[in-house]
Amino acid sequence: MEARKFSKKRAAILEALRSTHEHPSAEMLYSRLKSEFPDLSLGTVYRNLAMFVADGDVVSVGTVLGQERYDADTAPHAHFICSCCGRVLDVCSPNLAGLDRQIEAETGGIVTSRSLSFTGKCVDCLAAGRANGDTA
Amino acid sequence: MEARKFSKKRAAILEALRSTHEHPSAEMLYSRLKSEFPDLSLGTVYRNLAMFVADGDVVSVGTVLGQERYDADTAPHAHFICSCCGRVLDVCSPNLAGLDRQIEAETGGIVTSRSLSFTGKCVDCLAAGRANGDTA
DNA sequence: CTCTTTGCAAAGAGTTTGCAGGGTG
DNA sequence: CACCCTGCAAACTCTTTGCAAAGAG
Repeated sequence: MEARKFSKKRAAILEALRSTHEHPSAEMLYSRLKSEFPDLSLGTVYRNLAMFVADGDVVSVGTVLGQERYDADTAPHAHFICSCCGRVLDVCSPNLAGLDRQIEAETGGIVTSRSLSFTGKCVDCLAAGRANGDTA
Repeated sequence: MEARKFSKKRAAILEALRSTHEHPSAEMLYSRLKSEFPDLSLGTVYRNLAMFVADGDVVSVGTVLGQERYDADTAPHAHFICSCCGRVLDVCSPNLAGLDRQIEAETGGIVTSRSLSFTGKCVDCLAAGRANGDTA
């Protein structure tokens, strides 16, 4: 197992994750915290994110535009993902946990998490007339 | 735009995708087709998959254990993903397309696709007592 | 003959890991 | 003072891309 010790940087990473609704990637967290912790390393961000996920304190939203995105809000909710700019928004959704049993009966496995997401173009990308993939 | 010409390999890749329920990755398709087309290149598989997705003939199921997985079944359905072995199974789901309008109203964007997936341990990994990440 | 597709190999991008040094309890 | 955590940089994996040759219409 793993005995976990306190770490200032780990606390800061978790706090940064909890105080945003952006569903940041490792890189996003890194650049956000770099000013406060000039000696922060990207590897540390990755390592701590993995711990958070293992501990169930943070959840992965999936890979968006090549980068894995994380969410400290572990309450069930759905996401809207913009395929142009990669923005991830929370949206409300029907309760899906009720389907777990049905899926387990169907597959013979066990369900530990579920994820519902809608992909499309966000309001800003629509207004800017951006095509998929353009971020500029 | 893109004028598309016929290609034996492209047809074979699409056919391989259509005749399986494994939701293969590029690598999986490559190794499956390698015996029939010894000079097949992995780059070609990636290039054709991108075309299929652009043309709407194939859909991405998302990134599972680091590899993007594809599905030629574009009818709406949900997936069960085993976090141990990466297996992806089709499961039935409630109709979600009806939620598109609601999400669009909520976000101001437009929804072009939706995806529902359940993650857990499949029946084989349960029986083998595998932990998450073990594939052996 | 023109334009698309391909193999090959190199380049990219995101993520992981080994190690020596610093932090925590 | 034992063990965890971190910075740094190298290593890895998956995916993309450039180019010259082969294939399709």
